[in-house]
Amino acid sequence: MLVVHFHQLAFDSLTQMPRKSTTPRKLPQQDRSKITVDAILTATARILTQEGYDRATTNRIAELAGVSIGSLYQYFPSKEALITSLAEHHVNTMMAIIESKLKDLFNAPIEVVLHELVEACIAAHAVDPMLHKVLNEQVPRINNTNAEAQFTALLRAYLELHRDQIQPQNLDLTVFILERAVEALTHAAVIDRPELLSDGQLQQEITNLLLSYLVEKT
Amino acid sequence: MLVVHFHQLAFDSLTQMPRKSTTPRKLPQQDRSKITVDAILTATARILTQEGYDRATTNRIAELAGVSIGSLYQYFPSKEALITSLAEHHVNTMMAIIESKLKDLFNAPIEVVLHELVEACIAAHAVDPMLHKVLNEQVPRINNTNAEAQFTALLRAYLELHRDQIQPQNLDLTVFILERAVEALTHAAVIDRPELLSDGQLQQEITNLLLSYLVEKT
DNA sequence: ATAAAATATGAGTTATAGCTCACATTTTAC
DNA sequence: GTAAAATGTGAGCTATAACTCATATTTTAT
Repeated sequence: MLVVHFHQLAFDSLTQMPRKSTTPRKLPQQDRSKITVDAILTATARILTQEGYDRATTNRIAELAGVSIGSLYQYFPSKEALITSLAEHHVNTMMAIIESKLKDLFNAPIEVVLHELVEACIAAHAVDPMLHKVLNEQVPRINNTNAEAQFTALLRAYLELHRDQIQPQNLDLTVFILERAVEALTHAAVIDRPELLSDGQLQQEITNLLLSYLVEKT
Repeated sequence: MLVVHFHQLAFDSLTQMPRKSTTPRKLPQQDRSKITVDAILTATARILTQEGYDRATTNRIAELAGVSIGSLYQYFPSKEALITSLAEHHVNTMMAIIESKLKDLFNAPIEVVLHELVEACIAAHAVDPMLHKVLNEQVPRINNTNAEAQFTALLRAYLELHRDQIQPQNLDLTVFILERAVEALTHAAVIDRPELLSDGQLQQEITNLLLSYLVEKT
């Protein structure tokens, strides 16, 4: 079951004008309203993945959720707020998977950490590939989540701890490359070449890529 | 000056229904109409980059192009066709840069090819980073261009020729990883961390990443 | 029991963007 | 010169999707 997640005011990257509020009009208090909010988010995800972004009108979403359009706007001040809320929930779900898989590996050797990182990233992308695809294609990039920034910091700390065992010394660049490469390759595979993920081949290959870059080979 | 580029009928990935035609209503024949078409495409790019996707209405585009809305629809059957045309032109421009930089390196050593590949990719992304960003965020992924498929084949042929000098043996996977990694890292840098590209550091680092993966180190 | 608060409803308002079309102007062909 | 073809025009049509609001129902608190 989805859990609601509300976020803060943001600024449009082009106009620098504040976006219209994405905070909810009303916080659901009783159980029935929580069910309503959940039904709306679930319906949104379902329509996005099965009918496409163009069909995801607020009226259609309310219809599939089995609630009135008025109810939708009681909890989401705008369509953008609704989509953003769903997107954040999805990102948080993915990040939770990754963090739970890596949280106890701070003292593990590099080979293990990279192996787990790649595995975790692939697992995270398997949560709802179609939703992931649609959100990535249609939703203006979400400001780096807290969870993501936290993870970046954690990875950096790990690299600092193992600095003497890794080849590249500009950790800023290294973190950038590791994170982006594993994300992009996993993402591309999930979207365009899912067959590459069925056996473990691509996973192994991505791991090799990162490992050979990171560790010094005599 | 932009050069018009028309493309074929495609199918929507979700609904499997044929998309509305994206071929032009009329092919421009006289010089003045070619100027019109060019003005429309230029205005589109300008509005997308400077005012944002939401402001890129067909009426606004026609206004900035200095032509009537009727003229716009004389050459582009739909807004989608216009945007797609612009996107294709942009992709082709980028691919042309990459191909021209790599075309004579078929017999060059791997280190050189990778170095040039990364350099070319960064150069291609420098053509119009803001347009590139907007198109990537807002335009449903364009079907792999001919140019892109051709390039993939070329890269694969090169790897086959140098098979004995590279570590990974599944060339299908290797091509996938090389192409996607260099594209994704360059793209991410251009969009989110342009400062990383000012000196050659990131370029060198990406090259190292690919090189250490590809070539066997004693 | 009942008042107040929370939640639900959906017909209707509003805005706007894509697009048409009847007509005007310019160019080309002969 | 003139007919036909190419090109240009822009007021306005149409569709639709986001969102409102007056009203109804349900739940909670006392």
